[in-house]
Amino acid sequence: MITIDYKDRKPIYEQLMDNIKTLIIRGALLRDDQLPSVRQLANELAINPNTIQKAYSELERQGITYSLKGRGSFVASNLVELRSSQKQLLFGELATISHELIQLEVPEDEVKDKIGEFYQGNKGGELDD
Amino acid sequence: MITIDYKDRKPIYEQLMDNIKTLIIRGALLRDDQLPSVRQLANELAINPNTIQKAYSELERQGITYSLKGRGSFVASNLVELRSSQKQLLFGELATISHELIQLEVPEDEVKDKIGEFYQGNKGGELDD
Amino acid sequence: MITIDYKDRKPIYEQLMDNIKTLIIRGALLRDDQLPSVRQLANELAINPNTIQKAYSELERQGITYSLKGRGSFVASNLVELRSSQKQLLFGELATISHELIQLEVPEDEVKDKIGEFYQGNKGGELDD
Amino acid sequence: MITIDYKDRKPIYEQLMDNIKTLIIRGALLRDDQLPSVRQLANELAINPNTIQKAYSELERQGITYSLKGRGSFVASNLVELRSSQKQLLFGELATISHELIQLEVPEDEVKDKIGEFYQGNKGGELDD
DNA sequence: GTGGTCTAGACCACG
DNA sequence: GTGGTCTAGACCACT
Repeated sequence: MITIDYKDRKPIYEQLMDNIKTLIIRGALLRDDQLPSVRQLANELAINPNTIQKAYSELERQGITYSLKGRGSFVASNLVELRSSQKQLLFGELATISHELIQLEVPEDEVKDKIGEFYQGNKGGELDD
Repeated sequence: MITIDYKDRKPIYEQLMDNIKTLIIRGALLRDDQLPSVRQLANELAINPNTIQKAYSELERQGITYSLKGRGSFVASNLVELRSSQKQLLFGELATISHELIQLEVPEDEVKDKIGEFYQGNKGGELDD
Repeated sequence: MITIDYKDRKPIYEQLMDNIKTLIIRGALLRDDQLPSVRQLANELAINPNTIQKAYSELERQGITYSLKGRGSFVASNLVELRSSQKQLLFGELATISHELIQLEVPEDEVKDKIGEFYQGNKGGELDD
Repeated sequence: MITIDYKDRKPIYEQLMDNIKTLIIRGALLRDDQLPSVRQLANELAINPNTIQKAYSELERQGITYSLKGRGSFVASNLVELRSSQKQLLFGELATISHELIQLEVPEDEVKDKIGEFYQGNKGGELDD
């Protein structure tokens, strides 16, 4: 369910955060669901507990989770909020890429066609993992 | 002509490389044109010469420029090659973003519409800088 | 009558102690009155009995209550003692805050005015809960 | 200039943050001034670099400082912003304490007199440390 | 058992 | 030199 790519230049703790956000967005983790404990997850992923802790702290800081001392970490966000904020972020990146594509004089239709391809390739199946 | 954002998390030497690539793509730097000297650029941008050097080395490693000992660095690529490699890279990023947008269940048409907006917003003027 | 804020960084057992102290100070709990049993309170507040126990033990250690084996916990303090110790504690915190306000160069009169506001806002009604 | 109380229940990294905020507020650290490096401060205070790092990261997250990779951490805030946010925070604590003092039936004038005492005791001299 | 904090020591990319 | 990340292992308060 949670996968880490050690070769990725993105830090492990960020990958962890992304993984958990995705689980929440997909509905695999619902509001007030408990996250795996720091130690347990550290065990499963063979990662240092401090790294998990850093990811959890940051998630809490972002208001996506909350923690109760001695009890664990729990999901705070509902899907709607998280989705809209993620969507906004992705559109921002899309703007940057579009800007560069324009400078490369790549025609608008070619980009849209690519989008179409990606959508066909990935459509469905995502919830079955 | 070359702008650096020190607060950007992207390393300065990468920003430099991107800037130079863009200049080549736009036709501001043609094949066999000489790049500004390390010292001169370091002076203008108030950047450590090592950083300029690193960018130049990397550009050379990528085959985009070549250097002549004691003479300087020069543009090697023709536009066609550079454009296609940049385009490929951007399409790769586009694939990643599309994948995430699909998981967010953002409709294909909404994404395409956004692309359209960005194209309208940036069209023209970009080549005059 | 007793309210717990699970998200507060202050430990639950301390919140419990504060709650009980307040009840005693307000006269809702008199000398030799019996405190609710650990089990009952744990039930009502949906809190781990160990946590209640810890609060009660600490209250006893502070001489505010006493316990009779097999019978329960009872109020020991009279109002006068408790009030003066609480008052001293609050004045201590006030000293700390004043010190920081002085460093911020907040004028003495502005602070006093704020105190006045708080007193007007909370005056009356508080004893009826 | 920076003092840590190891017996304080407040974490070291928070004490560090408070110290630095105070330095900024007092004008000892101005906008774009460089903070001591993580390693240097760790050395001076005999504290683990990771702890310093945590404090610096949090300060940066709060927008009080910014960091340039490979160069150091620098002050971002100007006095005005920081002061007003700190002031607001202190008044919040003051409200809590006032509320409790009211319940203890401590007369408003006694509190104001205390404030007066604290102000007389601490006035001046703070900038000479 | 839980999360929160801290130390010690290491490696990396960047300038 | 700098900050950023990670590991390993420890202690604490709280439930």
